[in-house]
Amino acid sequence: MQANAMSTVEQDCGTCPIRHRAVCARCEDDELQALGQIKYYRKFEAGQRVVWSGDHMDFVASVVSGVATLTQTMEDGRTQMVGLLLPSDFVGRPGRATAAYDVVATTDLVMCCFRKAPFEGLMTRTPHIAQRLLQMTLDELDAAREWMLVLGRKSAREKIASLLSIIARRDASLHLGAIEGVLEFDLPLTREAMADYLGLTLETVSRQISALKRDGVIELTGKRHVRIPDMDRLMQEAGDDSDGGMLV
Amino acid sequence: MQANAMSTVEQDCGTCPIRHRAVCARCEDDELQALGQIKYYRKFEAGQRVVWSGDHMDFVASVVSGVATLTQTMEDGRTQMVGLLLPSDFVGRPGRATAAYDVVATTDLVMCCFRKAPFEGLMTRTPHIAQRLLQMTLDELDAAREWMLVLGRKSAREKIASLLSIIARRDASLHLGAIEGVLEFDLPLTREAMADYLGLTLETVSRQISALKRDGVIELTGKRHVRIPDMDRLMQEAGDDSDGGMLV
DNA sequence: AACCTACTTTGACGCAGATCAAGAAGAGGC
DNA sequence: GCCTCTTCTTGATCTGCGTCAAAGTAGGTT
Repeated sequence: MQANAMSTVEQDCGTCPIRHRAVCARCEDDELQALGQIKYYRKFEAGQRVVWSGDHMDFVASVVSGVATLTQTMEDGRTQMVGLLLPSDFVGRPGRATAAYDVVATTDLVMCCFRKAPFEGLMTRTPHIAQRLLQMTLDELDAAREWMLVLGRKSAREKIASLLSIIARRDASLHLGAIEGVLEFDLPLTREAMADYLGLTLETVSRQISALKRDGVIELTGKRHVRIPDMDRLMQEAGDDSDGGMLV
Repeated sequence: MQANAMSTVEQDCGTCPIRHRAVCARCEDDELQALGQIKYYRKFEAGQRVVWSGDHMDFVASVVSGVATLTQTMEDGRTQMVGLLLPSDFVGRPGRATAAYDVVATTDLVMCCFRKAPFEGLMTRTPHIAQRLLQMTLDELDAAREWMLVLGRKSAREKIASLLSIIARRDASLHLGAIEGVLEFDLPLTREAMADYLGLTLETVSRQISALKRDGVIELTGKRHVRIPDMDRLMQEAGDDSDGGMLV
């Protein structure tokens, strides 16, 4: 059940799509080579579990492609997603033996894994890795705190709008196309996964998406493809007004 | 209004109460001396604002004593606390010019500040500082994620119990007294601040505290002094069962 | 084409927590 | 002592979202 559909792929750092954004972003050639000796790729199918909370972790990893979720579960089954792992995001924690969260692939997923012990050794010797990891961790902390505001103070409609605007923005930064006007993307999450991210039920998620559609804030094609005719409008719905135009 | 009651105090690292837990914890004597040249102390009174979100930050700092809060505010006034800063916690972010959050002292507060530019320089030259900061940031990220579960999925009663058990635990780790049985402490927060932390209204906070008192989970002396007769019971109310005894 | 399974939408209803409102309890200050 | 200001408690009522239930839709399999 765990990793039966796992397979191995080969890839070179030179052509790696996350070369300049991942934990290795600042590495020189020789540092990259050292990393190369302890790295291996793993591939997961959509829906597969990558890590079980509490499991012993003997690796850390970067997401190369695909989307994974980081979730926490209470004994009675309530779950809360605490992170969305996108390409270049880092998984695992140096200096800790067991996983604190479940990691699940929500799309097909490729990860670039490093054996933990040698990675930790490399980290103390290679400031470029530790520096980059610190920067990424600080960014994640900011993201987590922004999400605390969403969870604690926003209405269901604002929560949905917040999630959509986050996905839209990161999608725009990848495709870097047409940032002026219309945005378009596929939702990488089911309604249930969105509910787990937003601290809602899947029924409420569905209702609010229908409402945003009815009000013309978003357009849906099928159940997963979303078009944002007016990004400012969406941001307004999210409560992140960012006051439209800055000047003029 | 901002820093008019600020004053300066002197202190030596050798007798510093947070010497072994703050960002300088791993520093050698010479590194400590380098830090000493860019450090200065600042003192704030309860209720004073330390930093305004959006302000230019020319320092980073450690909390030496007292409690401060990190809060985020929406344009319409809704606020969410995103962090509780206790002694040894770090404030500010290397590599960023402006503050992302409001910082407010909730008790009298002493901070050990470092001028930002030289601190950043020191960080690249002194792995011990960067390593410790990474570790502390990872811990904070874990705490933020645990809080996301509280905000997203717990009931009002569970939220209050969660907050009380966190405060009780950190208080026990300071006074390191009588961890076996009864715990006792003063709440460093008003009902309103608790509400901001928990994503509730102050009325709900008050009601739930009354309910926990009525049910014998906590005992109150005055409005702020709390006694926990049975920590396991409190943890159960928080939903963090942690199944009582591990063994035996 | 018929059927299955996973995912999604929609409706009816109830409740936890928000909102509105009024006091009560301290803590200073004079 | 009395007054004021802040903080806290408690009550009455309202409402957004959860819960329970049922039906619709798309993809995959036989």
